[in-house]
Amino acid sequence: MLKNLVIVESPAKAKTIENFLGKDFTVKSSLGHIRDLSKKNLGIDIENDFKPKYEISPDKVKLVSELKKIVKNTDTVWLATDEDREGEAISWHLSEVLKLNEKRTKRIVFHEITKTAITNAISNPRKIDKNLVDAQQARRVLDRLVGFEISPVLWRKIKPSLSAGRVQSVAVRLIVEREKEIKNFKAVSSYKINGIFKIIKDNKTYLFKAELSKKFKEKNEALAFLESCKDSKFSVSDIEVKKTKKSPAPPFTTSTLQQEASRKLGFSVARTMQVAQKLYESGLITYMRTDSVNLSNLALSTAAKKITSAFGEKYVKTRKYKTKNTGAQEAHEAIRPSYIDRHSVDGDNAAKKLYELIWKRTIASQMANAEIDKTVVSIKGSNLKEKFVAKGEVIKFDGFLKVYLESSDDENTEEKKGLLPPFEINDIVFYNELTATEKFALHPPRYTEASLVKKMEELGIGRPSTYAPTISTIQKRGYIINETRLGIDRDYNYICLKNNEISQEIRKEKTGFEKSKLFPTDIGIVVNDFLCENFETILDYKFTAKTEKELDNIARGLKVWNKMIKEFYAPFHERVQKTLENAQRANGQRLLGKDTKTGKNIYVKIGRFGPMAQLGETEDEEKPRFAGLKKDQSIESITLEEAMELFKFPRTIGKYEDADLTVAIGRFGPYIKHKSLFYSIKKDDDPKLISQDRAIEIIEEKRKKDREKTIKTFEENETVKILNGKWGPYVSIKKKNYRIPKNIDPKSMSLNDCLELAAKSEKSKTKKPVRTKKTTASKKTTKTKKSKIVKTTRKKK
DNA sequence: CAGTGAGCGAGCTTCCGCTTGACTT
Repeated sequence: MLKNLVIVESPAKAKTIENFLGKDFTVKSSLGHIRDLSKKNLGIDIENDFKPKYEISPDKVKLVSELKKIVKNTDTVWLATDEDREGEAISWHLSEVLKLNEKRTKRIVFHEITKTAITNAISNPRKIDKNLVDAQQARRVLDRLVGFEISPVLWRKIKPSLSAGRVQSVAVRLIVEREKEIKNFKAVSSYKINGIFKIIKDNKTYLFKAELSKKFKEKNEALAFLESCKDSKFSVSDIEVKKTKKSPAPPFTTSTLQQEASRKLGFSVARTMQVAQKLYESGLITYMRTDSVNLSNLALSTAAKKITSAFGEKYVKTRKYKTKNTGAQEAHEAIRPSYIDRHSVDGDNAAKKLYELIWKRTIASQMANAEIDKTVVSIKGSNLKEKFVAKGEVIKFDGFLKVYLESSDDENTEEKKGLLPPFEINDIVFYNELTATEKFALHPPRYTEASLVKKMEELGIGRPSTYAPTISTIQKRGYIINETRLGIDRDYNYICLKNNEISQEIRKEKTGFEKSKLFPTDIGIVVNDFLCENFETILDYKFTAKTEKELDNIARGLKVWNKMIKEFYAPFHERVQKTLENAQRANGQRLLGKDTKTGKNIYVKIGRFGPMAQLGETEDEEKPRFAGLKKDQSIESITLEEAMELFKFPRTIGKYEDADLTVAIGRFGPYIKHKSLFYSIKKDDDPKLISQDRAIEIIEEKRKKDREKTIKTFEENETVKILNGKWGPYVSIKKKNYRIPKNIDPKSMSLNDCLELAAKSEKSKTKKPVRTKKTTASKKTTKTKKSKIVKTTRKKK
């Protein structure tokens, strides 16, 4: 008989805790949620007060039965899942599924993995907070209703397999709207006046930079200003010295770690999480999915000691941070090194760099403010109304700057300010060179993955565990794309006054260069516009925040969860119905103009398989021709000429082995078709110009590669092949592939061996037949629903 | 991956949050 079983969420946590608790305690982990709403249909019984239909998640079946066995022979079960809405729900699901006896079950919580925190938790057990669990159920049910009712609307009205949800749709909206802002942005220019001045002090000459406090809108004004500088006498009119302080940034949360790793190390958010997960599993850092900036007392005192020994006592300033984010649930600590004295770790480069970043940020957060003297010196000119301003900075005490400074998202970071010469009021100065540079205003910046996460966190949408997956989902659906785009050259005016002479020139600068930024796709734009028009409340940036308030009320026992859902669902479901009945098919269609050859209209729009061009009318007897857009083309920007090019395919370019050679552009780019086989055209070949000879070359190349790939074929049965692939040799039969075990030599295999291998691996895959029964039953209901919808839409037409 | 753009039409797609491996043929 086991005395105590403790269940936590994460296996890495389980290991650590087991060490703290000693022999009488066994610690297991649930690996997150063990149950979820049924995937079939909605998984919610709407008629029956929205009763959720829970099922053990397929990947947890084994784990649950194992836990059941252990529980049978255990005195006391301690539910030690995280102290937040989801954690409370996991404990409740565990107690339901494992049929835990209330008297022998205790709920405990801790926010940090330290021995004191855990022993403290053990001596202060409580019961499961059913109100908090209900808040989670409401959250879960609402998300399912939103996702599973709106997505099918998109399948009908736009394109199959699309998706919508409380979080992802708002994330897409942010990107689409930012792109619209940028499109409407007019880059007005103004003239900025910079000067290099000279001062002679104690027989020493100093040069310094200063900038005019005013910008000029027109070139003429800038010219006139420089003209008036010619005979001006310059002198120091004002000196201002300010003592300022700079504080360190708080310790990392998931969101800020993703941002800094992106800015300082160039990691994608997914990469950051992968590397952090490894560090966590090796026990090097605390939990990496957190919204808390809190550090344990143990961490605070270790940090203070470390800073004292490394830099001295005056560099220590112990700080307790509090999160400003209202949506935070703070079940964990901030992300910090497990052992703060440990400056660096072994492992790959990425792990080392990320660990160092976390170490520095944690240490810096416990260090003294930096003290900086800022000097502002004004320079007046005898003929001038406006003054030049020179700025300087002197770091009096570096404090936390000794280890770490947070980066900024702003791309045009301020120039580094240095030391200024020893000025006194009324000192005479001379200009060396004065310039007027035409500067174009910058459009609002496009989001990077990390800055999108920052924005999502501000809006309270998504959680630390979902930021990275959400970004990958909206890319997988084809709503947005992460791209680097090269800029173009732009001319700007440059005027220079030197040696009393004004010269003008036109210079070039790069504009529009975007490195790893998020752009909406055509489909993303069409889906977003459709959702904003028809589901305004869900797409509202405040929707999640409003929902959170209601969930809070449920958690505090002020509201019953399914009542809240009912109030939401009635108008929502009506909206879904109305949209299905009334909304037009959305395809983002744009008329480009008339085809010069046929005189027919050319349109671009979203088709079943993505953006396409259409030549002719759908209503015409002679059906229109279609052509998919190329990858770098978009409905928004494609021109009539570019669209006409697309209809030049497929074209026959010659013959080879008595069969036609045709060139066409397909879903995966341009290709050559020959004897019903396909050969991709290489990037540097132009499909419009490609010759017969080159096409034959490509075909032969591909044939050679295929030969090299083939290990063995059988004359008796040509569908069976033994091939060499990325992961080693495998058997290919029609379209199915089967791996060859390592102990078998592929060359020695007979046809029979291959067929046997295939039969064996087919057998081992038998997991799904249980499901088919139920799905056939559910098919009927969905079918009738669909046919109803079809009828209503047809009536409207 | 597969080179399409529909209506005789099967059956499927989809949400958000918690957690890790397993394993690609």
